[in-house]
Amino acid sequence: MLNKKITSIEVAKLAGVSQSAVSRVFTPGASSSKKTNALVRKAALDLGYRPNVLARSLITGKSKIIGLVVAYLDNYFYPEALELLSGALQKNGYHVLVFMATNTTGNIDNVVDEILDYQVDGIIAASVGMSTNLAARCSDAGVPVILFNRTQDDKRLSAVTSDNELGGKKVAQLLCKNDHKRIAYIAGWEGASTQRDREKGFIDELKKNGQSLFSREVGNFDLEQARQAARNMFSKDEIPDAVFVANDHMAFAVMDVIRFELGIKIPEQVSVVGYDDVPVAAWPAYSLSTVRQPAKRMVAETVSILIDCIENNSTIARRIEIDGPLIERGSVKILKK
Amino acid sequence: MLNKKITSIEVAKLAGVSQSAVSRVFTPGASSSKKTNALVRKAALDLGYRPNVLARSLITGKSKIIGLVVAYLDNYFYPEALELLSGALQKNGYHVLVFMATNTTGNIDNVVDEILDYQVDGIIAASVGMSTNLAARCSDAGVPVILFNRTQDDKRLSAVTSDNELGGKKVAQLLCKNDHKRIAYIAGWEGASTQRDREKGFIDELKKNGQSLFSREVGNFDLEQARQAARNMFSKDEIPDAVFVANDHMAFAVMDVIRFELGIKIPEQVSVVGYDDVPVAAWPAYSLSTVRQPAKRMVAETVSILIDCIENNSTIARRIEIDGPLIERGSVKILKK
DNA sequence: AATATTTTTGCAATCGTATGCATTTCAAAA
DNA sequence: TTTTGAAATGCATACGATTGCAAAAATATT
Repeated sequence: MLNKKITSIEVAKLAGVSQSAVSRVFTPGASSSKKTNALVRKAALDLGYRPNVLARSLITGKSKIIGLVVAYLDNYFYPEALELLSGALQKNGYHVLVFMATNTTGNIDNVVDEILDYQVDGIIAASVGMSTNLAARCSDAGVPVILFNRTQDDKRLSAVTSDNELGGKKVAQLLCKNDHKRIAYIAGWEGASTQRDREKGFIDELKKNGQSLFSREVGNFDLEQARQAARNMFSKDEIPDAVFVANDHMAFAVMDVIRFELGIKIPEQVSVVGYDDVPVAAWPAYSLSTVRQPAKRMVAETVSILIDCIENNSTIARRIEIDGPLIERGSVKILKK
Repeated sequence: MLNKKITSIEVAKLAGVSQSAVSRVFTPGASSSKKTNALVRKAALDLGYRPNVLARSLITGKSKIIGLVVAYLDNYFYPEALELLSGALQKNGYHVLVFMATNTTGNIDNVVDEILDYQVDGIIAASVGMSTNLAARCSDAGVPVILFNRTQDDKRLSAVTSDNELGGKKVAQLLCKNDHKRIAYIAGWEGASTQRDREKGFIDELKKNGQSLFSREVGNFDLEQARQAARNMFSKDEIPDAVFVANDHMAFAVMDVIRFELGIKIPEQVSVVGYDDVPVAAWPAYSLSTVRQPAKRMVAETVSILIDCIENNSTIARRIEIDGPLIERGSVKILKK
């Protein structure tokens, strides 16, 4: 029982005006008299007419679609970011077309082609990198790309992150201040700028305090690998008295291994610090001290840059690093004075 | 330095064929000779041409876009589902346009209009309801709607859920079998079919075992309300020896309150069971017994129904309930024989 | 070799809207 | 009332593809 589609032409007919008039009523900024406006709106309402976004974008060249590439949604920082991003863009009249850059789909190149096929107005790449020639392709197509929670050398790409280096530094300060002496680190995927920056800030500050890394393992931002890293690290004769894990997601796995497999007490025997401040970190079962990534502000910046690029044809790439506070909870042993 | 857009016309020119020929090469099922095919593909590759999906959908009436409406991503069942859904649809040549039905945006009606503006081929509503007249509007527009993880009375709407009633029953059996005598329930939002069905199955089976609910609170699928519900329930003189919480998300909050605020031991003093089996449930810090919602199979069914509706114009609404196993972990006290 | 059949191909119309241009309408200024 | 400038309108075209139709080319049949 599907009523055939209602186009601006039927509305025009009913309202007794031309099709262009209808179009103008629904085009912000176009000129139409009060009378026409009223006639058209009434007719449109009666018929249930709404402009066809796709047809519109064919001619305007703007689709109001933003391609969002996401790799993993199991790190709970990303669902949160996705929710905020989608909401913020929605408020600006844009919508998010999601592309999974999973390992199963293979390389990200295919995905980018698929994205461009949809004539997206912009691309947000959350925690995924992009090869130079793909960046070039997007740039050629006039599609701005913003990296979210990752940076990359390519200067064509804007990027919004938290201040990861400063974050790492804050963690080191916290641990040193509280008299930790055997400080370890569990790294994320070493190709990620977030991983590198967090580690750099951390190590540099340790050095400044006359310390160096007691031990180091790699967890690749993966739950199982993080568990294995923790097993390696804490099955030795001498174990760290503090471990900074490159993100919360891995930190939970590490804490579980430490407590429930190895029977080591947090924070009495070892302090644990994460990064991200995902909601679970605040749950009492973990009560994880961590560096907050201010998702709201990161998203606001991302959206603002993106919309600036799109609507003002701004082509300059920008790098934003947003400071996030250290959130102290129960997973770190505090020096009593 | 943006090269102007490359259309089928330039490709045609370069390949020395008509524009229609180019279109046919890129339209599966259309006829074109090997020679033309090769010429066109080569020209397309040289120029970096890819068909404009939007222009195509204008004439075919198929956008290859699926609108996905999501309410909360903080219940970790949904990120998982989103990831699977997006992946599965991607494999079938569809993509997901995300719409947040947040409270801030207000009612879902606006969202649906926005979705239809994009000429989506179908809509998946994850855990959100839809008013009858909206369902009618979609039906009129020829856009199939599938409810994911929720059902509704409207017969126009297909729905895929787990077998929530059976799930509730399994929980009751588990608790009765292990000799629990003061069995409580913390409900989700009472407007949700999932909530109602889980509770019904649970209560019915309790009755069969000669038991009735010891106490009941409402958590509305909300973290803070769930905490409050737990406080009410466990601050009395006589507390339950088992509580079934309507989903895992709330169950974690309940467990945290029970253990860390009230100092009650799980499972020694009280058993806790959840529903969903989100990844966190398996983490040792919670080790939550729960009913698994088989996300993969739910998604597979959803996608299969949706694609059937779209591609075969199938208009019959279907209801699928998928059985999910009870996953026994450490949060339930087991009767030793 | 001549005919019948199938496959390819190009032409032209179409999808639903936006917009430049020329024209008309309207209200303000003289 | 006439003049002038601005605002509103309709016509016709364009966006980039798909597709029915009829003609042309390739293949199969006799």
